[in-house]
Amino acid sequence: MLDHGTLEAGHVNALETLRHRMRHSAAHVMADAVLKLFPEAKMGIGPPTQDGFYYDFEVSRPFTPEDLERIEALMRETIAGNLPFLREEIGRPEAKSMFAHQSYKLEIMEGIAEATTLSVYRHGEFADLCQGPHVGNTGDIPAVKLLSVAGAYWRGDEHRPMLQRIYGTAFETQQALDDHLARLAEAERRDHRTLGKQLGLFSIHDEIGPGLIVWHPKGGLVRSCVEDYWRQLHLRRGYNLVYSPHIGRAQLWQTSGHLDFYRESMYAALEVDEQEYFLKPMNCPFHIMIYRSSLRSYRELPLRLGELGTVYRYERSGVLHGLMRVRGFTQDDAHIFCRPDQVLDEVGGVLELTFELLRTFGFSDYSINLSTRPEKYVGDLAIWEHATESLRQALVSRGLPYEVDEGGGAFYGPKIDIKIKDALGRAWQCTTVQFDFNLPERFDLTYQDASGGRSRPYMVHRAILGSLERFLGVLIEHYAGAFPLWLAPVQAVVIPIADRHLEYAASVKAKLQEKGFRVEVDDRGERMNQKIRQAQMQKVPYMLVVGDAEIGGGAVSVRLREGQNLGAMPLDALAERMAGELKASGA
RNA sequence: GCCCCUGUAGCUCAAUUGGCGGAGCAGUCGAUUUGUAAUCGACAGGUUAGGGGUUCGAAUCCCCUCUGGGGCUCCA
Repeated sequence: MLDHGTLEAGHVNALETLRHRMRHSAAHVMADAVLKLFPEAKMGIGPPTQDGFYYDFEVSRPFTPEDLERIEALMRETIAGNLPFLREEIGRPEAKSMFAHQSYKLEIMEGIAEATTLSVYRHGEFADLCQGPHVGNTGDIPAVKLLSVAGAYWRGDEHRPMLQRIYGTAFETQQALDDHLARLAEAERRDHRTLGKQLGLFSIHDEIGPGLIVWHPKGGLVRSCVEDYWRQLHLRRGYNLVYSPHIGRAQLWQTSGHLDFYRESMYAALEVDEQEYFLKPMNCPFHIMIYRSSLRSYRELPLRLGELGTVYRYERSGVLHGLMRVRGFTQDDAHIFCRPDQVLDEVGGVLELTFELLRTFGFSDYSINLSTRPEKYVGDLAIWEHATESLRQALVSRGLPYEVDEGGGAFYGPKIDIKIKDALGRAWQCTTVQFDFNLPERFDLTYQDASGGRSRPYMVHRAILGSLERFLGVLIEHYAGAFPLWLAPVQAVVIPIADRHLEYAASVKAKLQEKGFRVEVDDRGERMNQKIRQAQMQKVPYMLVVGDAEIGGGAVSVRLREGQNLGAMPLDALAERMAGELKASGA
């Protein structure tokens, strides 16, 4: 098992290395083509990426789709020419004169230590400052395609010039490229924004404002199923469910530090009775007030306060994206207040809760990040150490693989982030478990310890789904809109064949509804085929055809959205089957 | 916020490049009563995102604002 895994990893790495080189080389070939067509272009950087490559250029006008075609055509010529990639080490003075007109390259050189030998890679007439490595010849880029153009700041800094970035991808075979393009098309087909419209789940309106979601009855149903499950799971895991308001006084946000450090993400103050109030960007201060509402004993810790809390954050207009990035969203938030000796168990409990929940939704692919203390931080070193070790141990003791992001923690504490991958392998950050050494200090949180003294509790901030909006966006794409039975807004559609079957159809609906199922009757004056098509497109799990044959035996003819026709079965048998399916889902 | 692209009926898209804004689906009405992915017909549906400008004439060209999209930066 282990050997097999290692072997596989080896293959994967070899392929990744090959693609990495090939794409890096493709970026050079592209830059070559761009310089031929736009001799004045200044080159930025052109690295390979996860799925392809890009190269940034400063040009007098942005690239058009037609430019991309011309560039791609020139690239094909270069590739057909099968020119060798040649590495050459050069001295600094030479390099400086070689790239005298390439100011960005000169800037890159300045960033490279004097002791480092500079190298350039050439193919044909083209040369680029580059460490390599590359493929042997331009012909070793079997399949390449340019995809898009976008603006990108030089060095990612919004105060520096904006360059024009061309994205492309390259693969070892045309087939692999086609497969990749097919994956992109599949991703588009599953886009939650498209499915949200088609399935009537949610919408966003000019009249309401960007980044603000309204959930329609069907989307609302899915969401409430998720919420109901979330609540019962949290109650089962010893959480207390609380509610808090959407606004709070300026003083609260002053104490929490949000007004000093988070203001650019907060909306302008509201004036109420000559007092300033702010719309909440986070739930923590409210939960803290609940903690502070009484003197806490070490005996009542850990105290876990959970809330589906809706927060509002100002997000720059360019970053909004469907349900994934919005301005008003509901966090499945909780704050755990505990003693030092409870930290490890609490973190472990959060992880177990997380994986139980992710399993229920069918996510088995995820990546975990442990982020440690940054340069600037608050709190004692010893406490940071303890907290970070607890996070690490909780992961290790469960055999969970993780990557360490050294110094990637927040200034107020270390954290674990979990990104879940959807059916197409795209990663979305949802879960976050963060220690907070700042707020307990600011709000002077204490508990009476066993020795009669006052101690400061640890505070852990955690969200499992992250935000309901984002999570539902991920879910929609994960299931491609075909929700499992327990989440399906309409679990069954009864399809009467002719008007004379309407009465029986209504009784089928009533009986199933009686048992708690969500059922509709398609009573339009349409043909059965049309009704089936409609239910099929709405991704309804069960289609129940009723006609003369069924009425006699108190039966329904069952068709699944996967296409199988199960034939006639007694209504009770169907109800049993559906109930069994619900039970098996674990929700 | 920045760069580029975009906005036409509820939805998906046309409109010969400046010359009377159409179609399919959805909707309403009528006919049909059908056995596992689209029955037929009629009707209705629009200040072409909003505002300004050029022109005899603007969906089309120009300017401003707003939305949406692909990125950059940032993030649940």
